Amino acid sequence: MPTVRGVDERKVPTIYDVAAACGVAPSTVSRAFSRPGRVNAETAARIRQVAEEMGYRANPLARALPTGKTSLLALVVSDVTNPFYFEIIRGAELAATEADYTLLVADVHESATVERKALERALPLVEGVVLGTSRMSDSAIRVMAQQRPTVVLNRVLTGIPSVITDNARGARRAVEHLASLEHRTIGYLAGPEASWADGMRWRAMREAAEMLDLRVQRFGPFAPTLAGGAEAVPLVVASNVTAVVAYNDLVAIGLMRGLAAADVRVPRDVSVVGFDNIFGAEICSPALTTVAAPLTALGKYAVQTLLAGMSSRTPPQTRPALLPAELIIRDSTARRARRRRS
Amino acid sequence: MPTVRGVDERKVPTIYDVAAACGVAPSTVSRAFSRPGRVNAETAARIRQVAEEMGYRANPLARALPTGKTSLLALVVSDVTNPFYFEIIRGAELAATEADYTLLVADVHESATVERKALERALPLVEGVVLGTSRMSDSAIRVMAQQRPTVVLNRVLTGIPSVITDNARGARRAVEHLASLEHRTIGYLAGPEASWADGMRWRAMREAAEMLDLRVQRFGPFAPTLAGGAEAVPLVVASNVTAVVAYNDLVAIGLMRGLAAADVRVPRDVSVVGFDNIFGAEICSPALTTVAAPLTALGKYAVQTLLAGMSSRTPPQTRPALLPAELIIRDSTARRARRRRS
DNA sequence: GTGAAAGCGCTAACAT
DNA sequence: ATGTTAGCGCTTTCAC
Repeated sequence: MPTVRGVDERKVPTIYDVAAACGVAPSTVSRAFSRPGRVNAETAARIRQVAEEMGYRANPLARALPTGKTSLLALVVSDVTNPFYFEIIRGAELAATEADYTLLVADVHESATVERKALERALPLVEGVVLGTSRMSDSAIRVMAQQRPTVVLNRVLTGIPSVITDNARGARRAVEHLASLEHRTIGYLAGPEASWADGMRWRAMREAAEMLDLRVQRFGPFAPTLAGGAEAVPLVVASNVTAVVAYNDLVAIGLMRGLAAADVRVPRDVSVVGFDNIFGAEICSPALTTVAAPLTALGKYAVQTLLAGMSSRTPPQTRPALLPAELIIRDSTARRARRRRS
Repeated sequence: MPTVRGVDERKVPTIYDVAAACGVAPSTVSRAFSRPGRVNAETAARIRQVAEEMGYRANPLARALPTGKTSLLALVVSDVTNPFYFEIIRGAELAATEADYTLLVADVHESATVERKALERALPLVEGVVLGTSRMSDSAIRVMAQQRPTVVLNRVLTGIPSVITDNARGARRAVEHLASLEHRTIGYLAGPEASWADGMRWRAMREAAEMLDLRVQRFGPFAPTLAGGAEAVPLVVASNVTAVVAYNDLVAIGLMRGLAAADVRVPRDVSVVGFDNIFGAEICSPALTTVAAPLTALGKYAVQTLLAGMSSRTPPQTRPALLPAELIIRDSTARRARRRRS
């Protein structure tokens, strides 16, 4: 009788099959792969050869059970749909693959609850995790960090390795740029209260403004989305700022679109600068001046840091790694002009 | 002596610990969770209670080893960095989570080799895979489909379940729209040769054009990127088309930017329509008219189809699922005007 | 309804 | 250098 199932379920060869075919013990086969030094060179070669012919592949599950080595890393992002993460994921993936790890990307939809659930699900599977813009509390992060090696992105947490963008410097550059264009009073569109980066950006801006003798005004908080930026329109219009720095590019773009709809011209009437340089900052109109985050590098470096911490016996370096931001000047900023209205 | 390791490695309780604490056999604990019906209601309740108190969580690895149930699904995408996938990933993630599965996203950088490697790595771990815009050959896909339940996205493969966008209908709509704006000769910017969708779109366009008595001209192939669209600029300018349909939004946006640089106005001089309606189609300038793919639904439905095929004993439905596309009219298309040059 | 025991495929002592 | 044995934590017959 032919097999009942539609598809032939060819049995995957195990280490026992290879051992039998070679006339050696299973443990020898295992050694031939994991500890080639400790086995006769010829037997090892023969084993590999036979294994190859049989199409043997070690079952990663079976290997992971006794050793704990799953070769899996988790990257949790607050929202996969946010262009901010695209390059970060790519970078993380690159670094993981390079080290023979597979990356598990978990999307938590901006929810601390979902984040906790996803983590609970993924944690036993992975050897380490990088938290991208986590919405969890510091203490919750610390708790999970003692279950698995952890590195956090875009946030500083004493005792936990982290990699962040040097947004303070970026914010200063943005303010200097605006000052050089003769803007005297600039607005800041704040992001979510819980955002660590938001605090950094605002503080740096205020300090820079003070040094340059500018006035700054804070609006918000707004959701870190296009809609959030749109919401800011009436406030900006009603104020007397001639330039605004937004929490991120999405907010900046949302603002620009809303401004256009309200017949306020960018950069003629008001200059706009964003943060991050996501995909979209270049194609929007006018092209957005922005403080570019080293997205790919961020992802890559985060998993490299994680991997390093995992392999070393000593507690990992916990001083945050600061990656440089760069101000990219495009078309949304220009020399200050007379305001259209009082 | 305190523990040597910096972090307390609190041992995770196993089924044995719970069993001991309850005074029952390990198998009973197992049953209490997996087959609650077959165990005394009271004991079951007590076991769950104790397990809860001890913070017991079944080790997914250990569970997967004898059963093969890893609760992992793979989604392989040709390029995570492509906005086309954002919503697809989100949809797939949603459907997976809903069914208590975790999604493994693999990025293959537009390379068949990397794709094969990634698959080889992930396959033994997952219970099923959805292939998003695979770059592998049909036969390679068939081979892997007999190792694990598979569904393909944006491609039709007899014998393999697939879910695709009804781009033929979308392409027709686009042509009709252009015809209604009095365009008589329209161009098509082709995507990669290996793209199944490209063939569909081009064919449907040609047929629609014939019915409406329009002339169509094919340019390319181009890379499915902004750069690819930019490349097309001289060809389009040199031709006598008054409207162009691009393989996808990225190409369309690239084209529009190039056109702007060449001082050709969209839509005054030439109308442009894209495919997919990715993030960016709305924020670019002018906002892009495009054949919107049901991105989130695509991802969601693919996973649901996969899951359905996995659980049913009967061979899965292999007639491709056709999800509707919708023409979204924005600012990049307008009534035909006199060409600027002969 | 519950317990005992075998086994998933691999690794890691421990022997030889 | 190689074979033997005992698990890793869970599921699943098979008895009772």
